[in-house]
Amino acid sequence: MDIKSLCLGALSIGDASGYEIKKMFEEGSFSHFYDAGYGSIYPALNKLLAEDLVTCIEIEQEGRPAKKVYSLTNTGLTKLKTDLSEEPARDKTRSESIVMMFFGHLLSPAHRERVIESYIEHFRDGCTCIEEIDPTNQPYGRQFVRGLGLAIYQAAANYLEENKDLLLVNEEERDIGDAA
Amino acid sequence: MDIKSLCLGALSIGDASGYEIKKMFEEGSFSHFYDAGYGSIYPALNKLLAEDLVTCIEIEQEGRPAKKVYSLTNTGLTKLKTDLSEEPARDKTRSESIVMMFFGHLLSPAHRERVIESYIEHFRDGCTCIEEIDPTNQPYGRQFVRGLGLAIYQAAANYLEENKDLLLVNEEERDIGDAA
DNA sequence: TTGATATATATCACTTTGATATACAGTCAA
DNA sequence: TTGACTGTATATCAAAGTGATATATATCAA
Repeated sequence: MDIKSLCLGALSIGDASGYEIKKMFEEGSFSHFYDAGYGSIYPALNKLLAEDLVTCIEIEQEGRPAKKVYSLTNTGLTKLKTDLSEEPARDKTRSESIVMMFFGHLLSPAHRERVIESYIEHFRDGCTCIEEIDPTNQPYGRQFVRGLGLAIYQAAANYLEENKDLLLVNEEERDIGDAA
Repeated sequence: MDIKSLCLGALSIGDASGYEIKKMFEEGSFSHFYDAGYGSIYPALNKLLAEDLVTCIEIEQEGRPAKKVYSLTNTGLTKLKTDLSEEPARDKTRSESIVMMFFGHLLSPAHRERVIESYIEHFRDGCTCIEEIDPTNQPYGRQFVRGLGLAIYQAAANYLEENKDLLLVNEEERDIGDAA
């Protein structure tokens, strides 16, 4: 599964431009479990167009640049279903915040605190963002994924909030505490 | 922060070969929050060597191929601390399993079940793997990250286990259930 | 003895990232 | 009223990273 498949997925929800697909990745439905930038979306859409998996109509707008709205073809929908039927690759995660916390002893206490506080905020914002999605009348898969995202983000935020003192107290103070 | 920084981090724990660093990413300390393959690790180590951030000794072994063991230099440790002091980029996640569940209505019930069951297994295995890490005598950052990983994986596994029926029952059956 | 698994390094085509460029319209403050 | 910033919209590209493959040696099991 590559960005082309994800674009097909996005278009299965409704016709959209590259810009709108990008917004789905950064704010909307996909934002919590997949990433993609313009640099991969636009070339993907061009390839899909060349393969007749999508069609494209250029739409003029008042006071805004014209946009190219893409639609899924029947072949495109079939291709999407095929892609979704393969074995999923294992999750890939890349968290610089966790790397920094992992090597917390090499950081200044100030930076350690900045990292953990903004990471808590990241998960809290994520929760808010997911909660704003109205699950009613959505396919069960989307409701299910919404709940999973919420469960993970809440667990992360709670763990961080409840245990941050462990990371923020510096090693010397802790040793004194242990000795006492 | 790139793979070079991550290699410096790995070497700050102890001297290691490229092969051993890879294992840290797929089994060990880093496995749950960062990914890297040979195709990025070996070139990274060569670049680090050229920049004098690491040194390398080739070690012959009985019954095994010779290995190149890398060690952090003082400059390398300084560079690591600098890299860790930058603002962390936001998390990048890529979960094909979640994509498939999201588009569950386009999948066969059999595939839907396969995806969700193997995803539960993935998180349960992850928990087991993390639990096997002995947190005693480790820097607080590592203990903290171990706990965070466990909290997230348990939350995910529990949510999936408790709600999987929502996804597995097919739409028709559900409608009948709703009507009854 | 054939195949599988594990150790170990290396390469490379392809994909993706992240930054940048271009362009137009609205907003908001100095 | 000018300049800065934000938002919409498409596009490109060097650099980084992925994932598959190649090579070599040793062990263990069928």
